[in-house]
Amino acid sequence: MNAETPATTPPADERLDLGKLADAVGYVLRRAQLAVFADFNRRFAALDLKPTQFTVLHVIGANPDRKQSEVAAALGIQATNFVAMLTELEKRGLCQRTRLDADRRSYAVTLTPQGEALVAKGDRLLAEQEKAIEHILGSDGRRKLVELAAQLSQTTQW
Amino acid sequence: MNAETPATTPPADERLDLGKLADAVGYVLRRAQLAVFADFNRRFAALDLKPTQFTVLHVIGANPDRKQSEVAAALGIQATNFVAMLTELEKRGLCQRTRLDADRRSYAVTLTPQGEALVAKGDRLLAEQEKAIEHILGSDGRRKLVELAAQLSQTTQW
DNA sequence: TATTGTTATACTCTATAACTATA
DNA sequence: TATAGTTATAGAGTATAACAATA
Repeated sequence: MNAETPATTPPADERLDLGKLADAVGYVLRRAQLAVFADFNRRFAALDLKPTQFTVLHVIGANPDRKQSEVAAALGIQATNFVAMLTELEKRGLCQRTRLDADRRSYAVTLTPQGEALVAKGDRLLAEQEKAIEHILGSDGRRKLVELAAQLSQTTQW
Repeated sequence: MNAETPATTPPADERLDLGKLADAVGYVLRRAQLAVFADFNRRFAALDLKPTQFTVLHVIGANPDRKQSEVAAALGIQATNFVAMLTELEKRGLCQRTRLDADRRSYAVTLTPQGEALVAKGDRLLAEQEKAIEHILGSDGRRKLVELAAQLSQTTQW
């Protein structure tokens, strides 16, 4: 009798109204980021790399022999929390710390050959994710999203 | 002699290269979300509301007398983690649980008058943040960002 | 004295298992 | 048997304080 309420749908189960949140940048950004990270984790599960771990290795690869503190700062990771993180990646044979002669308090960080290989694989998986996102948003949409998000994240003056 | 290296900048301190991360949706989305949340926390500090707490109250206000589990599900919050959260907001006199006669396992959740007042204040602060974002991205840019992020977050098929 | 890397630690967020009362 | 809400708990992620080695 009522075609709009199929038997599979319990009564009084209409979607909730998100109100102004539906148009709030912070809210939609958070939900989108969670969705993208969930997809990332599925894709990178075989490499056993979480988003942050991949970004660390990727940046070390793109900036060999930079100081530990510089890598951490570039990614917005606190120096204190970066220690255990780097140590684990080093234990897995993916990167290496080397004392600097110029300043013997500091370490230069580089990728090992295994690290290079894993980053190369990760880069391919990342490219596949970007392709998947292009499929959803269109090529222009994806580019525009990156542009707008980067613009926001680089803003220091609100 | 070298105008490109001012005295305030230590030598060998060039910005690190983010490589492909600079064009990766997941990475820029995460950085943008953190920036927006940091700004949110500054704006909402006087109300003592964190982003999630505000979204909960806002959705309850927009959907009075819905079940606790429905509110949690709408926001992607696990039922088990939602308990303490709601209890705290209830202790602060901002919302209220009421047993449902129809199903006495469930609670209907509503805002108290204080809760309504606080959400009203929060809504104004939120509008101010959106204005600030418009100032950064432009009106079209902000709208486009919301559209693209929402589209991504609503995608279930990757 | 200041800085790099470190340890210890606490606090928040999120996830899982198991319970209770109702259905 | 299944579901709504709950408790207990464990694991991440993130933050601060204090230290050793070096500058």
